[in-house]
Amino acid sequence: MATGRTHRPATRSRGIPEATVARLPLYLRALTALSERSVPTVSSEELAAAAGVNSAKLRKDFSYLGSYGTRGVGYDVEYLVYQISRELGLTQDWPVVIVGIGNLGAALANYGGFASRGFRVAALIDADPAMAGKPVAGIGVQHTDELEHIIESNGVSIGVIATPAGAAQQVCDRLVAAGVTSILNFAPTVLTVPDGVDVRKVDLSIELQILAFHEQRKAGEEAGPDGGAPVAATRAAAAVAGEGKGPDGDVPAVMPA
Amino acid sequence: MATGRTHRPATRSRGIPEATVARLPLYLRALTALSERSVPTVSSEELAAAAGVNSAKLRKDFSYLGSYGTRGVGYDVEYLVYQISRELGLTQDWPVVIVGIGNLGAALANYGGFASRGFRVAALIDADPAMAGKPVAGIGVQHTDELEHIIESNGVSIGVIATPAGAAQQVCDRLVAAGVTSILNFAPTVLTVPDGVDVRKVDLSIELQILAFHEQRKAGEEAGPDGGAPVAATRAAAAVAGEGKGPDGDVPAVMPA
DNA sequence: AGATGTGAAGTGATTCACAGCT
DNA sequence: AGCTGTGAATCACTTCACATCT
Repeated sequence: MATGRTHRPATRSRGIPEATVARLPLYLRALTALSERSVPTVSSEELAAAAGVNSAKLRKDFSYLGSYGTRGVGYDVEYLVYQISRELGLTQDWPVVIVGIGNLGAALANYGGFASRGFRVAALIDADPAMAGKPVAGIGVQHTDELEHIIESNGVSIGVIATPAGAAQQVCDRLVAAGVTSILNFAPTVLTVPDGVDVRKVDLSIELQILAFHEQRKAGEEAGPDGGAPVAATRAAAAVAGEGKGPDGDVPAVMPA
Repeated sequence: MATGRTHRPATRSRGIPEATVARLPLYLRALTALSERSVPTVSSEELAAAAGVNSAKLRKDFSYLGSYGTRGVGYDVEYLVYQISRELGLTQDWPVVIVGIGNLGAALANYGGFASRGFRVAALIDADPAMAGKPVAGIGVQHTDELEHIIESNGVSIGVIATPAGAAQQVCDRLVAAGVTSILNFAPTVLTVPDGVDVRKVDLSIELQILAFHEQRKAGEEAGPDGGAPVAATRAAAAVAGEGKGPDGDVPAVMPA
């Protein structure tokens, strides 16, 4: 789930399980909410409920970070916020570039959660010359030609790809060549990257398909053990699953004014 | 990662592992691409490469669906597309509603991958009366007042929440009350739902934070085993992790009593 | 020969349950 | 008395390796 080709051998002594890392942001968010309400301490039980996990898991997760709690009392909210932030690397701020300023790219640029969590949108990049100079989320869009220059002069190591699928690998290659080592990919394609580069993928249609699977199963259960196979046209299925006929793939390239 | 409160005991005989279900859409996409190029058959090795997994895993995954391959030959592309589509429930089309037509909601509405994969956007819903009637992606936005009516008259069972965090739980409750049993949540909040309702979450800032963690570790390894602890201001950390003071800041209060 | 399908072994994550600290 | 921190047990997923079939 995590990356395309990572093979982190977990040789490092500081081996925090991947599953734990994936939950730290969840805890951080819950803790931040408590912090804003000036709650001084919290028990594993309470925090777990707020984060949507069970308390044993939470305690085990925290045990990988160290012993930051107080027995009989709980965890100091502020201290824990700091420790998790540090662990996640959020005490520095990360410049990110977003490539592909269509609907989705614009949504990402406007997403408030970035700025407030240690990330800074260093640049918005799009291949369409007509987009160049247009302000999106208060930042002028730059042309793809500038990509390498932007990456290097800003020391960007994290890139977000929100281009159509057909352009994604090419953009990815350029990002990596320019020095980016972590990529968040919204395009519905498998990206190939060299060792040492992390890729995480977010795919809207995959999430929906997983929901559909469970939804179908619910319906099937009502009707009895045999899910009442919808026989239907074998041929239809290929069409159902088919990509749009668009020039290249899914993600819409343009954005309305 | 899957759901908020699912507890599917996998009692059903047809127990396909969750991890396998999560990969089926990946295989389906790769197969669809092959199908469009009129490739008749594919080996586990080839398909695995196209989907970005290893071949043993793929074969094991397929073994849960049945024996759809031919030894010595491989898998029939069209047939497999059909089988996976059916397994995922994509041979019927699912009406979905999208609630919250901001940047992200609009991006989702325009996302071509829905229509082509068994999903149909039945309605776009927003709380802002000024949005009502405006066409987004060719569909007129409807006001939240219509929510229950829309759900019921269209038989919608899948809802997408793209509202600000503060509104998400309330929207979720209404969706569920009206009959929605699967929710894809883009708001950065933990949703509480009754048993039998599935929730999947997509959270942009969480994905970035996970990348930041790995990115930091890469940087740390160059510099030596001890990541050079940045002592710094303990106070600063709370700010770093804190929500922006924006109009409707992300994280709402903790659990209601 | 060449590929699938699958028991068995291995690895990783979750849950249990309780010892140990405050 | 209460809550953390953690070994041990359990469960889930992955990988191996090879018997089996075309």
